[in-house]
Amino acid sequence: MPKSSPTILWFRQDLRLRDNPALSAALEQGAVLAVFVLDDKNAGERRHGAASRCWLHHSLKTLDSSLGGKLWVLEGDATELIPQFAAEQGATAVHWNRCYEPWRITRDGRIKQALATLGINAESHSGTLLWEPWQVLKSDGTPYKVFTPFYRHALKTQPAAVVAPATVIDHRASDFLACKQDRNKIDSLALLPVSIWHKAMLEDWTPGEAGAQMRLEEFLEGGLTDYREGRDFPARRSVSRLSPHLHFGEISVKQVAYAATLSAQQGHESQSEHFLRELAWREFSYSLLYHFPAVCEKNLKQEFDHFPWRDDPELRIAWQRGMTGYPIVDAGMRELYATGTMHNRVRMITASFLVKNLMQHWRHGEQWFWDCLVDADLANNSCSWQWVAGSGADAAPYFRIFNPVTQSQKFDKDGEYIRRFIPEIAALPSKFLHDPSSAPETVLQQAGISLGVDYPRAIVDLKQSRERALSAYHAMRNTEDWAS
DNA sequence: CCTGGAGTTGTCCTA
DNA sequence: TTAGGACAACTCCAG
Repeated sequence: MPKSSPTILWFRQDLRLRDNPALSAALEQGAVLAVFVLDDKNAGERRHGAASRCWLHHSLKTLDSSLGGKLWVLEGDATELIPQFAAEQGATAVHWNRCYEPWRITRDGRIKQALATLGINAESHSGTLLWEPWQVLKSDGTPYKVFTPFYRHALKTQPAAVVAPATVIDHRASDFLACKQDRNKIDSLALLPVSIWHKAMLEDWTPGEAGAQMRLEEFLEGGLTDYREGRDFPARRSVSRLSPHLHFGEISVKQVAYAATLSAQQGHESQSEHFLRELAWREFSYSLLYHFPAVCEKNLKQEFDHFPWRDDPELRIAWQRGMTGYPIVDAGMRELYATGTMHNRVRMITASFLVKNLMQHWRHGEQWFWDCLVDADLANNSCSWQWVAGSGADAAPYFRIFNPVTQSQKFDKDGEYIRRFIPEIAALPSKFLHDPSSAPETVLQQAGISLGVDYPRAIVDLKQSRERALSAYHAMRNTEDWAS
C-alpha cells in the first residue's frame, strides 16, 4: 500500500465537524489526521478555568467518538508539539481555524514559522467569527470603539449573517487516519476535578456538537420567539444558552446567525434582530480584544487607573459565595457556582454590585467568572466586565448603578429565580424576598428566618455605597483634570 | 477640519 | 401610581 502524506487538522476552539472551514480545506487535500493540544504552558494564566476544563473534557470525548476514536490528543507546548507531530507524520500541511486571544496569536505565529522552516504548509481559516476583526474598520482604517456604528458598518459591508454557512459535508470516520494512541488519552489530561461537583454542574448541559445542535433547535422553537422581552427574566428560559457551545466552537456562529435570520423572515423579525445584536456584541468584543489586546488586563479608559478601588477580600468572598444579603446577587452567584453559568441580566447585577457597591476592582470579578463559567471567554468576559465597571471603550455611563433590590423586583417579581437558588429564604413572602434585611421582624419569624444565622444581613447599605462610588468617580475625574 | 448627533441593558426625585 | 426629566460631560463617528 502506498504511503500517502496526510494533512493535519488541528482542533482548537472549533470542536465540531459541521461548517468547519479548516476541516473542509484539510479534507480536500486527502486523508486527515485530527489532533488536539492542551497547551497550558503557553496559555499561562489564561488556561481554561475549572468549569471550562470540565466542559472541555466532555466536548473532547464526544468529538473523539464522532471521529471513531481517531482524535490525537497531545499535551504541552504547541510550538514544539505541532511541528514535531507534523514532521513525524510526514504531513504536507496543517490547517486550523483562527483564535484571537493575544497568547494564541503570538504562539500561532511562531508555529507557522516553524512549520515553514520544515517545508510544511500552514493555513489558518476563519471559523470562529462572523467578521474578521481587521475587516470591520472605520473609513480611516482604525477600529471601532463604539458598538452601534461597528454593528451598522459590519451589516452594510460584511453581511455574513444573511449568507448560508458552508455546505454541510458528510464526514465519515474513514476520512480520518487512525490514531495510534491509547484509549485513555483524554482522561490522562485530567481535566475533571477530583471531587464530583462537576456532575451536578453539567446536569443541565450537553457538551459537544450534537448537544449544541439540539440547543439551537430548542431555542429556535421556544426562546427565540419570546427573546426580546423574555431575555431579561432570569427565571425564564428565553435566552439561547448557546454561549459555551459557541465558545468551544461546537457550533458555528454563522450557522446560528443564519438560523436566526431565517426565523426573522418567518415573522419573528424583532426577536431575531435583538438576538443577532447579541451575537454582534460577541464580534465587537473580539474586535476590541484583537485591536486592544490589553483589554483583558488594563482599563481601556486610562483615567480608571486612578480609581480608588477598595481592597477587601472578605467582601469578595461573601460575593463569591452568594452571601451578600441581597438575594438577587446571591442567587446569581450561587447559580454560577452550581451550574457554571449565570443568566445575562443577573451577570450585570452581580458585576455592578461587586464593582460599584463593594468597589472592588473589576479584575477580581473577571477572574472569578473566568474560573466558574463554562462559557468563560476572554473577549466576552473582559469586555463585559470593563463595560460594567465603566472603564471600557463603549461603557455604561458611570452613574448607571444597578440597584439589586429594584432590579430584583422588576425582573424576578415573584421570586421564582431567587427561591430556586436560595432555599433558606423561600418561605419569605415575595414582598420582602427581594430585601430580607428590610423585612419586619415578625415576617422573618413567621418564615422561620433569623438574619445573620440562616441568611446574612445585607453587607453594605445600598444608598451609602452608591454615593460612595459616585463620589469616588468624581474624585477620579477631578484628579485627572488637575493632573493635565 | 469642522459639526452635529448619538451613545445596550438605570436610578431617583418630583410633580 | 406613574411619567418625565436630571444625572455630566465626553468621545466617537459620519457627513
